[in-house]
Amino acid sequence: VIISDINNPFFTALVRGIEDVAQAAGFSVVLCNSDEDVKKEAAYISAVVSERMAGVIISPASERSTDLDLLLQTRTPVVTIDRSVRGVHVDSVCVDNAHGAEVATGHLLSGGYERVACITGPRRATTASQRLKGYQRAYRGAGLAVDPQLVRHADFREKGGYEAMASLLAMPEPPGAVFVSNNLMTVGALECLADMRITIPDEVGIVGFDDIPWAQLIRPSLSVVKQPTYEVGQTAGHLLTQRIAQPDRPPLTVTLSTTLSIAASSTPPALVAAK
Amino acid sequence: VIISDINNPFFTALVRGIEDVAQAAGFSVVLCNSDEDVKKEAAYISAVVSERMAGVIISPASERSTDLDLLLQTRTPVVTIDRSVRGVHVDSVCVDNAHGAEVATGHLLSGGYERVACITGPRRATTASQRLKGYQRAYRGAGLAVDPQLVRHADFREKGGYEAMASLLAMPEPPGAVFVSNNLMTVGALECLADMRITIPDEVGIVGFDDIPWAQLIRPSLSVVKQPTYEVGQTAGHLLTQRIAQPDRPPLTVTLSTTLSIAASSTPPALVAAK
DNA sequence: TTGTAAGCGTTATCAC
DNA sequence: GTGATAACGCTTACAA
Repeated sequence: VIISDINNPFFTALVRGIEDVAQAAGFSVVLCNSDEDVKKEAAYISAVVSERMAGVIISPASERSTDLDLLLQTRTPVVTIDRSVRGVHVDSVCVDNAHGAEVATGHLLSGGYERVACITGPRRATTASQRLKGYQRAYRGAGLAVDPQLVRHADFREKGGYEAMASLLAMPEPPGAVFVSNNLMTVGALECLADMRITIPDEVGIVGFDDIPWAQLIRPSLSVVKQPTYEVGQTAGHLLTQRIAQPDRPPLTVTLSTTLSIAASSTPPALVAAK
Repeated sequence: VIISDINNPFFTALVRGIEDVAQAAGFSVVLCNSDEDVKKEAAYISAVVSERMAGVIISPASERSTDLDLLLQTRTPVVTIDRSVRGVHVDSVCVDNAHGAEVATGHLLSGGYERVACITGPRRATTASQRLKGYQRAYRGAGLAVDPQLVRHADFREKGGYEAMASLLAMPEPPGAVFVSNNLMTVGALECLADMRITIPDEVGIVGFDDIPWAQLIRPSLSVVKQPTYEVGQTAGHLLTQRIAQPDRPPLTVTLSTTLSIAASSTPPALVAAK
């Protein structure tokens, strides 16, 4: 398994799903961390080939620069997870990123928030662009125009979320709410808001994408787009074991559903009372 | 690298330290998750040997049942990390577990808390017994007798911490404070206290061992024994690359220092005022 | 027509 | 300073 960030609990939870399926099928699971770096990723891909691994599940660091050719040439079974790679047709497990982002953004817009911003990931990651697309779709659905100044591309890490939030707050007209497209950046954004003494959800509303471990301990409670993380891992494990058994079966793309979990961070008492 | 719990951010942070050193030395790092299970661990150890890995860094699932003989026989370089194995003399990196636990417990006792309990890990893990030893030492240092009923052995996981806390609270004379010997169990204990509507630090004080990611977002802020996690990983990486270069150098044991970080969860306003 | 997917070329960045 | 390559935007092709 080649994942793009070992410090992200989303990816380690995925691994648990993969492990449980793979070990039941008699395989051992080894994990490599590409750290969102295509060079490290390429080194691990060639290691997978030279070590003659039975198959690989990968969350590609880049939709364009991740090179799976070596795996395809050696007929090494591959499943992409969480993200996909342009132009290659292999087994793939994703979630409905655009839809989840659209629902989350629509929830903020219909809750009365104005100037809803978006902090998304690097352009090279399909999840970042799909979630941005959903954000834009929600604006259009509400009959509003997207202000490109309200969109930030950060690096899917805590620090990136913090800095993007700080840059949004420094605007002449800061946003009234923000949709953050991954869990670590949501943590960073929350830390920035806390440092700036901005109250959630009154002054700024926030919805994240993907759950945060021990979110129950965070106050105010956090609204998030929940992913079926463990099931995504299980599904990838099943697809890979099937592919190993039947190398010539046509590739499948499985898309699992997200759900919006509404909590305190996106339901402003002031705005509710004003209605 | 064979770690005992991939869902514990402590171990994934360790891995980052290992990776940075190993990759600078030209090695690739692959990770296996033993899941605190000696059978899975044994399978990964034999995989390390049959794949002819250059060396292995392992956090042993058990001080007695973890079997490193296969590695020693094949002269595979080994470094144990976080924990050690009885009777085997290999390179090892640990922290001053007993001392950290003693300082944490002493802090609770001297803060005026009575009946300070301890939630520690499974007996098979050296970290669990060393931290329990430090807890007991703090009691003796304060001239008090340890009540064995206040000690719980759980499984180093969130759920185990929750259940241990619940069982402590169900006692006729529940504890006034608790020292929890790992981060995930601390999260579980905090969740239990929140569910029971018990206020921290007034009704119950709490100190954890090892940091929790995004602890800043948790209210009240959490007192913890901080470990130099990344440095532990780096040190293990250095020991392993040195061992690979000089296979006959005598084994080293490196012990790094912990520090107590005092926050709101262990400083009761009521007790302070009463002084 | 609109949205999605692929191909190409320019810019920017990093390593040597 | 120079070469390699990743990032990104634009354009085109195809499909709903």
